[in-house]
Amino acid sequence: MPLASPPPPWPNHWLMKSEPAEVSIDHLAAAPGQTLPWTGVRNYQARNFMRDAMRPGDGVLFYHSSCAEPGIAGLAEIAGGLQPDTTQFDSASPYFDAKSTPAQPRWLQLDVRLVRKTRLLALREMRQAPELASMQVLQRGNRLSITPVTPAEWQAVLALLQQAPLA
DNA sequence: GCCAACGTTGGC
DNA sequence: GCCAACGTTGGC
Repeated sequence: MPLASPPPPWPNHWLMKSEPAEVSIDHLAAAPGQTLPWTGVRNYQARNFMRDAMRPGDGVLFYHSSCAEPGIAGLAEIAGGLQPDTTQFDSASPYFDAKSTPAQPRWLQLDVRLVRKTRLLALREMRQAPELASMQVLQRGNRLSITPVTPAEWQAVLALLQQAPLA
């Protein structure tokens, strides 16, 4: 594994996708301390964000994917807890990775804490907002489960969340 | 369920 | 190192 690069200017903002059938914003709200370990990331680029760039206190847009109403469902924050993803060693887990060992772990997890549940900012609505057009999650072909969010995009999402949903 | 787009794997 | 085949993601 290459050495970690120095941390970027703080704070950062991120969008993290989760399938609500697996982990929804309500699951996060109901968790002890409203905090859950973010496990199951199996993409190197997303892992590297966790390893090199995400820091406690970073803002998170909690996004529901692969569901009837995809979109941003709440705000969260990174709560530390960076460590090897425990599910990679669990042969009963769908996230088991036979090529991973505790001595040489491939995958990482960190803790995500709820800040607040929001109205659903639907993907459809995000696509209609010109100020969000630059968001990585909206780019064609994007599949990354963790993407960086610029301060301007973050502010624009907060502003949209305060408005009534589009009809 | 469909399928476009992407990342990973593995033969060569 | 190339690249075709394959598996996965995720909106629709």
